[in-house]
Amino acid sequence: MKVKKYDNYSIIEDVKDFDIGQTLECGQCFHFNKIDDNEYAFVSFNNLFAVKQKNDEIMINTTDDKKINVLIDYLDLNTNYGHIKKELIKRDDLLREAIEANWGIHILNQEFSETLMSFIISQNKQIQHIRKIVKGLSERFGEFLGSINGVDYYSFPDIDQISNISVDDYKELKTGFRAPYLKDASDKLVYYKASANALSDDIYIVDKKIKENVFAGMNEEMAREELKKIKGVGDKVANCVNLFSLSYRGAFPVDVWIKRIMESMYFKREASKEEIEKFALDLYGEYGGYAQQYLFFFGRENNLGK
DNA sequence: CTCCAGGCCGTCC
DNA sequence: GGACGGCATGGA
Repeated sequence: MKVKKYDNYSIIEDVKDFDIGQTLECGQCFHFNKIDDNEYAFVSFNNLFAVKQKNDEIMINTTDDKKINVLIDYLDLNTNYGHIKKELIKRDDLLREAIEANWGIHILNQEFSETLMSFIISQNKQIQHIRKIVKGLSERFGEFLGSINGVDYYSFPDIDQISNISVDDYKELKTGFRAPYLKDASDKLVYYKASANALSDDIYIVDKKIKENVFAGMNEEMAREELKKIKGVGDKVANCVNLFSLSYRGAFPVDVWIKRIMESMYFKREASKEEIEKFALDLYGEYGGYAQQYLFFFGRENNLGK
């Protein structure tokens, strides 16, 4: 991987096993818009990115090293997915089809507070509606970042902004019964930020500090249990935060889709959530999160088990 | 109209 | 500990 800078854009070259469309559309994040084939606008850590991919080249709308590094981290471009895919197929050849269909998925390294709030919102909701609510939350409480093709983009609110959001505000954003859950998560975020001693104005640095100073001392299970103290966070949401934000790539979130997919591919019968979690841990081990995402997107696109 | 959505909580046994 | 109804809102 190599970065070349031009007047007002840069190109990341030699990108392997990555597809921007598959990565953004596979259901792990909610804050993006498709502009054209292989071309997306999205918000990440207070940055508005426009990204266009052509084969193994990614063109981006900045020459700022800091932003480029945020993007490389966010898109997980330094991880060798060729190795991961080979390892998964070695463990289970049944995954081959799902992996080959979505060969370019990367697991994003998302901001902690956005991941937590987004997946609390996600319960009992369709992805399109989750995206609408995240957009509304950002427009109302985030910060204007710019516009692309006439569409305005706002940052996901930072923790200081989140601390000012009331239960009624959340209800106005059509979050329904999740409103008090989001309020509880807001309070916890303020607490995490304070205990991480994260004083910076830079949302990327604050996020890193929370991950390092609050969660890095925990293992995966401890982090999950800590997250489950938040109202509205159960195993599934906690696993999503672990996988998509806290770098626990072994986390295997079991939702209605994964349940259906695993039952149809492996069990050939109904199976409990716990049974599926144990099965996935035994089979995929520390690669569970990757397997989950290949399966999730593949299953959804092909309406597996429905 | 009914059914379901990247679930979880409170309550019951 | 496991089972079950309820839950706001919107889309199919």
